[in-house]
Formats: sequence, structure tokens, C-alpha cells
Amino acid sequence: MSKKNTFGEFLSEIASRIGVNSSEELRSLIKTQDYKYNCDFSITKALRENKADKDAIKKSAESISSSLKDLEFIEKTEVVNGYVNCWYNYKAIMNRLVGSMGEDYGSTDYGAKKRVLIEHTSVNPNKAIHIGHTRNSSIGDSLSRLLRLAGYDVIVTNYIDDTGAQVADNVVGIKFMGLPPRKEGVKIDHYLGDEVYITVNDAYAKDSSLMSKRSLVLKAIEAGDNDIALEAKEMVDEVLRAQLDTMSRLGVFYDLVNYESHILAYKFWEIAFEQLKKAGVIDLESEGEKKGCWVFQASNGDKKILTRSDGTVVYAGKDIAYAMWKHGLLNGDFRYKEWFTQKNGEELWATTLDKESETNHPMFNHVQRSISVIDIRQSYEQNVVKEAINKLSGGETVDYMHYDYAVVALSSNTAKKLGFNGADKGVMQMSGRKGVYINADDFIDKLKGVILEETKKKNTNDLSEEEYEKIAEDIAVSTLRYEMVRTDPKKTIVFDVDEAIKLESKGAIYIDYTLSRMAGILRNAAEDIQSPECPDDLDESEKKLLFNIFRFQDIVESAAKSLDLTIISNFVSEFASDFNAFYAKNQVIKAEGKRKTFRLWLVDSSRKVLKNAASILGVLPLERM
RNA sequence: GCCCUCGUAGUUUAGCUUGGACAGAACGUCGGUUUCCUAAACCGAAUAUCCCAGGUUCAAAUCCUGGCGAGGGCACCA
Repeated sequence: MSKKNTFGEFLSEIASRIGVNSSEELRSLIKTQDYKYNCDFSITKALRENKADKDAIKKSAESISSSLKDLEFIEKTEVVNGYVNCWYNYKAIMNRLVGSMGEDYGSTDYGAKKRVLIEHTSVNPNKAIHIGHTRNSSIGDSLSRLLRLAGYDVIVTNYIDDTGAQVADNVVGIKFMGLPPRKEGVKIDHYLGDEVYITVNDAYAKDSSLMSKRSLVLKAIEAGDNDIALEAKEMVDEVLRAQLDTMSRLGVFYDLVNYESHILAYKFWEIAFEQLKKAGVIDLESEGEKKGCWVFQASNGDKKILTRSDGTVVYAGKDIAYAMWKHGLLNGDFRYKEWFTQKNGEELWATTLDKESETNHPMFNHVQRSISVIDIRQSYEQNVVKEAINKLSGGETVDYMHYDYAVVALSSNTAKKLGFNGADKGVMQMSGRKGVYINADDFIDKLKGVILEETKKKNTNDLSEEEYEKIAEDIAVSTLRYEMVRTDPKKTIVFDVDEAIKLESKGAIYIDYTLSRMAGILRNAAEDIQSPECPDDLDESEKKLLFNIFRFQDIVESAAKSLDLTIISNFVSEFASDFNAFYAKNQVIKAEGKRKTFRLWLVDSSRKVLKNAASILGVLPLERM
């Protein structure tokens, strides 16, 4: 099937006809919003280049207009007020689409198999996944789906901080405070995060001797090879498995799990440290308050400490070593083993210290580009990492990207329901330590319950209890994922449980309803899709669908290029709306002859586009609901 | 104090990268549509000082400067 971006080629053709250097430059001269003249798009080049000189504008616009007349996909052009208004030739568009509509329609070879590593989720392994983490994972997973569709070779990692204070806190609770290691009937990540972690942190305030227990545990974990470290390791893996179950429920999967403890064990920092010193990237402070520390001089003048005066490394240092590993700049590698097969059928690998590791593993690092999905609060540190490895690489730009996004906060109403009254300003930041959060599993269950009730009420088919359950689960998951990626990642999401379970229209439910409507038509028609002929009297809704099917690859490429998921969510929402408008006006099954053939083809093609676009966002296609 | 991000109908928001013709939706509100493939739908109405003030431009929600408001960051924490 064709992976060509025909719409993009069409833009290039226009560009060369009217003397614009590239299709990219042309995009800035094209306006697609129009409410008055009812054209499909307009070109503003003449206006741009001739200032207020009306005669010159007119002349230039007319010359542009006439140079486009015989283009395959242009029906007609017209000059108004200096704009060149253009109408598509929908028959030509349809003829081009027929025969290229595979089930994977939308995929392109734009990425040219370039290797990209996406790191996301990376939740401390001491607690359950909460609603804030799902924004990270939803963005990361959708980016990986987008880039795969756009022809990149994508590796997804989940980096686990198994040596930090948060894990140590749980060990303190169980080993030194006598809390039971698990609770019957409660998922381990929920139990440890909701009860143990919070209890221990409350206890620190009352009993300062406990803090020394924590440093004892931290030291033991870092040293490895002792009972405490072993116990911590078991706890980490158990919690991580529970977290991965939640992620699996959300349709989020990974290629590799790598542990911070292994970065220590493989001495990545020591290796990186030598390389950084040799390359002159870092300096030893000989005086002042940072005396004895190795620092990196950032471009804004800050001297960022990487090793303390006692020689131990801080987080940013480990992160630089890890970034070097990703890009193949570090003289070293992990060993790997297969951990388990995920629900999507793909193997999950993990770094390991075992001697009998798998030598025949996929290549995980040496990528041309890395994308770390980490919330915006770590921008400063991430920038230091980026600057440091760029300096190390000596002139060659390393494509290391911090994909930052704003956090999810709780509305004051929701915070109040959790027993926190401090949020008079309308929002309250989440905090695992204080217990200010909504667990993802719990929220999905709640949402699912509301949807299940609604589905049973609305559905006239006789479905089994299992089928209802499956539908409700799929819609609940789709709704959460869609909400997490549909808006500008730079804007804080204020999460309100009551609002979130309202089943608002135009969200994932609307998309799923549209998809099941499409499936229903095709199921009831029970006919093979034939190659259609284009009717002469297409209505507006049919034209819109045709055009949006036509430019779908271009949408995918644009979104992949700018890593902007809202391009996809806007497209999906608009496309579903277009289809419903088409559905309301036109009959498909009861149409006759050539018109029926055409409309069936249009429904099936629309289905492929909406299904593939929605699945980038983690919205699951439903056959019925 | 310094740095970063955000500020568009009552609410949630698109558009800002690349300046162009009345700022597009959705929810909510009001009104209409079911002898037809799923009404979780469709159609229509009302609702916007695009935070404020300057500037650049033939043209500014969009670019620049300054303010105001909200959030976040500036550890020998992770």
C-alpha cells in the first residue's frame, strides 16, 4: 500500500508553480479557514508581497491563479481582495485514493527508520500509578505510536529509580516500624503507596531517629549485596509489576526497563566522569562555597554541581551518564534479559546484573534522537544534561530532547473530598507523600461503573455481561487517555473527579460512538467494498471526508515533525464530527447502485482513517457500544 | 531577586511556530429533528474589551517591549 504523502507532493507542486521555494514555505502562505467565500483554501502570497499596492496585488494574484488552473487536484481558482481562492477537484482526489486504502492507511515512511528512544512513565517504584502519571505515560505512548506510524524506529524505555528515598521509606516502614509487608486483597502498589509510604512520612515528623534508619537503608541499597538491598529489590520488582499492570490496562507498553541501581553497578558515572574530565566539559572548583565539587558551567552562568565535595555523584550527574548511554557516547553498556511477554505480545526487556544475560538482545541505545517525557519542573536540570552532552560530543549536535509538560493538579473540590482543605485558590498540587492524589486504577474503575450503567441503558442489542464489561472498560480507558493528550501539554490540567465522570460529549465517547456507527453500517451492509465511481453531486459532508482522508498522511507527518499530539486530537474530533454530519444527511445501505458503492467505500475509508488516528491517542476502536 | 510557562464566550478550549477577509469548537442554556444504517447523534439561536498598555506593519489573538494575574523552577535532594 502507498505510504506516499500525496497531499504534501501536491503542495510542493503548487509551490514550484507559483515560485515558492518549498511546500513548507507555502504552508505559511495558505489559509484554510474560510467562512465567507466557501473555498477550500486561499493563497495570501500576493497580499504578502505587494504591501498596499492594490494594482500590483491584483496582478500578482491573477498570475498565481492562472498558473494553478490545470493542476490535477484543483477544480477552479478565483481572485478576491488579493486572495487566490481555490477549490479542490474531489473526483481527482477520490480517484487517487481508490486502491491505496490499506488497513494501515496513514502510515508513512517520513521517519526513514531513524532510531528514536522515548523514555516515559518512570514512576518511583514505591506506589500506585496516579492520575498525574497517566499524563506522562499517555503522552509518551502516543508519541511512540505517532512516530512508529510516521516511519521511525522507536525504542520505548521506562527508567526506574530503585535507589531513592521513596523506596527506602517503604523498607523503613516494614523493617523498622513493623508494618505488614502486604495486605490481603489490596494490590501491592496501592497498599505500599496509600498506607505504608504515607504512614512512614508522617512518622518522620514525630520520631527523628527514623530518619537515620532511612539513611541506613539508602546506604545498604546503594552498596547492594546484602539483605536489605535484596528485600528492596524484591519490593521494587513487585510494585513495578503492579504498575505495569495498570499501564497494560491503559494500553501502554515498553521495550526496556532500566534501573538506576544498574547505572551505579555498571559504574556508568565513573566512566562518564573520566570522559567528561578528559574532554574538559567539567571543572573542579578550587575555592568558594563549592570548593572540592566538580561542576558544569551552564550557558546561563550557573555552575551546576555534579559531584559533591565528598566525591559522590548527584542526580544530574547520573542523568548525564544515562543520556550519554542513550546516544552511544558512553564507553559502556548494560547487560539485558527478557523479563516477560506483555499483553500486546511484545517482549519486555530489562537491564540485569546476572552473568548469564542474553547476548542476543535488540540494540537499545546508539539512537539518533532521544525524547525524555518528564514534567516541566525538571526543565532546568534537563537543560544542563543537554548542554553537557552537546559539549562532550564536540561540535556535533546531539538530538537530546526534554519533552516537557505541565502537571495535573486537583481541583479544590476534589482535594476537599480527599480531606484536604488548603486549596482555596482553586487547585491543589498532587503529592504522593501527603496522600494528595487520585489513583489511576480507582478512577478508571469509577468511570467504568458510570459508563457501564449508561451503556446498558442506551444499548438496545442484547449483549452479554462480559461484552458490556469490555465496552465499558475500553471506553473508560479511551476517555482517560484522550483527556490527557487532547490539550496543549504546556497547560496545567485541573482534574475534578465529578467533572471527569460526566461523560461529556465530543470526547473519546464521541469518537468511539462514531467508530461503532461506522462498524455498524458496514456490518449491516454485509457487502464487499468495491472500487467506486465518483458521483457528480457530492455534498459538503462527502467532500470534507474525502479531503480529510486525502490529507491524513500529511497530518501524521506534521504531527510527527512537531511532536504535537493536539494536531491529531483536533483532526480526530473534526473528522468524527464530519462523519456524523454525513451520516445524518445521507443514507448508505439504502442508497442505490453506484451511489451505494461510493458511500460504502467512503464509510470504510473513513473508518480506517478514524481508527488509525484515534489509536495514536490510545482511543480503542469499538464495533458496537 | 533572577529564569521559564500560561492568560481567548459562564466553563473546557482551537487558532499563535509561518501576521491576512466576520476568532473556530465543545459543555452548559434556549428551540427543533426519530415511518431511514445506533438520538452517546443531527440542525438552529444567544453568548468573546482574544488580561491591560504601548510599539512594529498596508494588516496583530498571532511578532516586539512594558505591566498585571496564575503556576513552576533557581539544593553539595531525587
